[in-house]
Amino acid sequence: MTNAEVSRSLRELALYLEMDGVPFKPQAYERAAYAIASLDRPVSTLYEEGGATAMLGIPGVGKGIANRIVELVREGKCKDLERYRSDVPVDIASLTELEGLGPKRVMTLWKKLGIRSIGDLERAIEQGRLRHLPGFGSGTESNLRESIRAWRQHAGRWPIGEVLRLARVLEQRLRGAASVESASVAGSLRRLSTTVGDLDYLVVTSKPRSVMELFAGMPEVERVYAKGSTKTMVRLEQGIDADLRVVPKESFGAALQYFTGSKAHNVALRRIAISKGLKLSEYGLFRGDKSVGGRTEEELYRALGLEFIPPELREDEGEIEAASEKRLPRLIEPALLRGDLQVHTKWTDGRGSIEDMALAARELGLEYIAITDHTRDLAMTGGLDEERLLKQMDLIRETDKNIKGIRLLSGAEVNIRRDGTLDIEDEVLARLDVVGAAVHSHFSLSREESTRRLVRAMENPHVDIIFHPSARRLGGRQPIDIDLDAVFDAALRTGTVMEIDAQPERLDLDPRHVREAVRRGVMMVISSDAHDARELRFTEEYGIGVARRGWAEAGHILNTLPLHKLLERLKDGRGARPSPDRRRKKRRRRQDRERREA
DNA sequence: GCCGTTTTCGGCCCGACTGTTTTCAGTCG
Repeated sequence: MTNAEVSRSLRELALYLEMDGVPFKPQAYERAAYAIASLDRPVSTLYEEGGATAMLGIPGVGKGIANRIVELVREGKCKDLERYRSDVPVDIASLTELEGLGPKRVMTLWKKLGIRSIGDLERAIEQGRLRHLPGFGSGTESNLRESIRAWRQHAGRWPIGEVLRLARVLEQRLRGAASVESASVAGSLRRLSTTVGDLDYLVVTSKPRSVMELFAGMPEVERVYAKGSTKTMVRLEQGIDADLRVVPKESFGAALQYFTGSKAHNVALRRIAISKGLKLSEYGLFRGDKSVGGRTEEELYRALGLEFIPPELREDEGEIEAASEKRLPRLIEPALLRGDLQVHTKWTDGRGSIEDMALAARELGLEYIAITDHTRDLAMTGGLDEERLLKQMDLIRETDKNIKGIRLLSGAEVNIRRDGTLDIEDEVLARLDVVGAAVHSHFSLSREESTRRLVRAMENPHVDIIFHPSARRLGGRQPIDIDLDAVFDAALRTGTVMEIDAQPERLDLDPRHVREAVRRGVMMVISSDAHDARELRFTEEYGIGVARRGWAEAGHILNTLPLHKLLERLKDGRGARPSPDRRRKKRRRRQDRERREA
């Protein structure tokens, strides 16, 4: 069983327990399910290596749940879950995905009407059978009808790239409204999560009614679910839901913190509050009835004895411990990026000329960019062969001379073939300033094959960077299956850099992998993969967020360096040989070591 | 069922909204 399957089973158990009205266990199972889903390694491997004891190392897993996991891994099923499924044979996981339907009502629907699936529910609603059930009514019936429609249209979450700009537009509109004192987007969007479930807004205002009217009446609003004095919920035309809350001025920080989440982070903060004899809610931090913080987030974290934790880190994955020990990372900032090492032009599938891209990059304040068009194998894009690549290199040099204020590097996005070889001759690669290599085909090779393929490409002495290492497309293509450990080993051994590709449908490396790279000391770059001038902004809009969620500091990201330093750190060309100075130092260190050992 | 710098027992995050019923359960975030 994969981690996802184990996690799903535990989550299903949690739902059944909740349906039964069992106290506390559901949250315990939920927490364990979450922990399993976020594991880096297969839980089956952990079990093979360390048996049931190894399960206890997973946060939220104790003896009871460890046994369930072992059962799932060994048998592919577990007795408790099977029993629940035969007692109450309903698709509880899907049904509870519907807005307005939880485990208790699922139980009622099953008992009274024999409803087992969303399809059953839909038929019962059409026949008008729900409105006669205890606790249900015609209002509930029509709400559930709408929920099913929405669920069918968009099950799941949105890639951040599909909603970020819309979210910012609404935020600006709220900020600009006459009676609004402050306004902010919160939720997973503020944490710059890779995917977003809905949009959450908070405002401080003296005229709640009029702000609610404004929000519910926006042209983007398709439907109003609820409109109260403190909360309004709407669905936007695009299909995503948006919530607006009005909060008291003195609670804005506490509310912003609370609604930014994540849930796990909030739960952990509340525990800390309790341990200090305080009570934390979205209204503030209280000792008895007295507020001791909540006007701003900074004040709130300080009152809890913590450094301010940037939203991107709020996942309860070590940030709270780090904040209490004053060792949070100094996260990278957009202004620190000096260059962009993946830029496309009209020479292949881009829409701007070399000059267009250079001027736009200079406008953004960048000091250098590398032109990295596709190569031969990507015939679809008009991929360049050796001859055209050399020709382009000449033009890049010439353009570089003519445009002041930005340096142009010659490069390429070379294709990695199925066997790990490249589609451009080494002699030509050697003449480029920057060589990126990337996977564009054969996405479903075995883990061994995919890993070997990437490692072989990294072993090429001319390959500086692996572009979009997992080749995933959010909401589309799954990542290729690689042994990340082995790939990072190879990166360290060969001095190959990993890219954080900021195209919103890629975001690749994933933040989780960035964090691992940071831990291992693997160097990265953040690039836009821009195909026209406007896309150069992707690095600051999305790429920085990915890096920050991965705990990256400027020192982990090579394109924060000035050009000459950057080139020193790349594999060949001007960076291939350590400078004489570095060689001397290295020799001295070796001699010191030998003397000590002698 | 999990967890421990007050605890190996006794806690476990907290409040708003809806629909329904008329004082509250269920759901959500």
